[in-house]
Amino acid sequence: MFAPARPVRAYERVVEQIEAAILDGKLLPDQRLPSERELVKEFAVSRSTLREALRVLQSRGFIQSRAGDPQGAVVQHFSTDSLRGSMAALARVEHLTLLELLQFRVMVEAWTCRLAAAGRSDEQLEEMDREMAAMRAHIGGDSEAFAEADLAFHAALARAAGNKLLEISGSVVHDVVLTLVSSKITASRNRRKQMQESCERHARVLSAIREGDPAEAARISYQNIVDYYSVYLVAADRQRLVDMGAAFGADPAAAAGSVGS
Amino acid sequence: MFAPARPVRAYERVVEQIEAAILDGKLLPDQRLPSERELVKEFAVSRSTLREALRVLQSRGFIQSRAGDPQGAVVQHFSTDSLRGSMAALARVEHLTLLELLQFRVMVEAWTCRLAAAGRSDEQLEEMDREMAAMRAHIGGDSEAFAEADLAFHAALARAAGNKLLEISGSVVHDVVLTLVSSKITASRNRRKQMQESCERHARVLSAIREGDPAEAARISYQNIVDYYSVYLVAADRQRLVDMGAAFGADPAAAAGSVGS
DNA sequence: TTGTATTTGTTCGTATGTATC
DNA sequence: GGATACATACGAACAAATACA
Repeated sequence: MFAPARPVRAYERVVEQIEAAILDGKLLPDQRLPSERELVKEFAVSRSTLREALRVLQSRGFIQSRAGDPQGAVVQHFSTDSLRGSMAALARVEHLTLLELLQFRVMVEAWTCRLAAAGRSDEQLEEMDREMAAMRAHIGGDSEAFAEADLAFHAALARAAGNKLLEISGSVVHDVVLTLVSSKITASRNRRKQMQESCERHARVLSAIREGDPAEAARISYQNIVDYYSVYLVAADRQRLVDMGAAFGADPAAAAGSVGS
Repeated sequence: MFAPARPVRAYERVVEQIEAAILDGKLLPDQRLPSERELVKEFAVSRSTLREALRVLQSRGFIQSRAGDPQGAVVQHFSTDSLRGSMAALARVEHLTLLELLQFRVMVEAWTCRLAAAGRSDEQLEEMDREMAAMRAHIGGDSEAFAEADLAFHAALARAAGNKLLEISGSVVHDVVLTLVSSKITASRNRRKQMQESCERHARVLSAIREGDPAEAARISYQNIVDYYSVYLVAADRQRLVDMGAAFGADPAAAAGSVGS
């Protein structure tokens, strides 16, 4: 009959109200909040309490405040940063293995390719072509710029798939995998060759998408990940990644062979 | 040559240090932090600044503090709450459609079933049997208890798949879908029949897993989601969900037919 | 370019309710 | 129940940063 009456912290009620306003669209991105001193009056709390609330909102990515800004804090556009942070923490604390991350990435990218192959528009195809060309232009150049172009291509591909959740989760796990692997890379020998191979693979995926062949697009994207990352896996984990290929009709022998090369 | 000299907020350095200590395992779950007043001396900041830092850490799920506790804040076990929060915010702010969520869920659950069918141990099989029995025991009873048993089964299944990332993302998106759909459910007619059907479907998935048939397990889990949720989709979106079935060798006619029933 | 006013960042002191012994 | 140490909350003050005249 009665609800629990545990004390609700003052700062928490402030957070709830502002968060709800943003989530409900009553406060839009780039809009400004009133100054701290005005909010103090409005919420009838002390400045310290209000500031604790603003800090929490800031850490969740809802607002951003700068020292000395005569206007108040800025309502932020939605960002996946906090999602990335949570996921990165998950990877560290729960000790996610590289295999687990790669399995997830194979799953997401294969489905992204499938959906893109089935439903891409001509404009989206052109956009992917442009990003592909941009990647080619960076072959042999700065590896950071190449990685950026690679990311842009993946983003275009994800948009063509028409699923924002897929797009975001793909980019998040992409990041986490890279940070995990980058610590293991001693020296990237044959950078130029690697870039060329990467472009070639992306081109094959794009070709399958252009021809509207979901199964083939998924298979190639899977194969790309296996070829690129399986060297970082121990034998048992590598086998489990190769086993995923059955779902794509991949040739197990070819997968195993490419690892040895 | 020179690094940017933008001011780093005091509270941020406190957050970084404590967060790093937890992430590195120097501070373990259930351990206590020193009291605020001691931390004030250690970090050489004021009480307010320190409290802002603690609030941020609390909102990220790293610590939990209680008023009057003679000991300090408690380091929390890793929780997916902040991940859930970020994802729920994503669903609201980015206006994720039910189709997008269901596509994601189909993908995750199908792969979970695949991996479980390929790699489950006998103990894991027994555990899933137990959860299955628990679900059956709740047929016709409290629908909340049934939903809990359902969740427990999915968790056991995810553990059998051996991928924590799959397990967590599956449960998160499961939650988000339910909150999105629950607002549309006016009255759950035929609750008993729904529960029985749900059990039957779960049993078929479990059977395929027991027999080590990944493709069949994935196909059934896909079909279950289509049958259960497609009534909430508009025709165009429903078709796109049905189109996913091609990846599982599902019969398009059967999928379309079950919607009309 | 240089002040000046305003705002946020930070500190300190104090009062109050709470959990543990 | 009382004593003690704690987190919570408030308010005033100063320092640093920003925007604008």
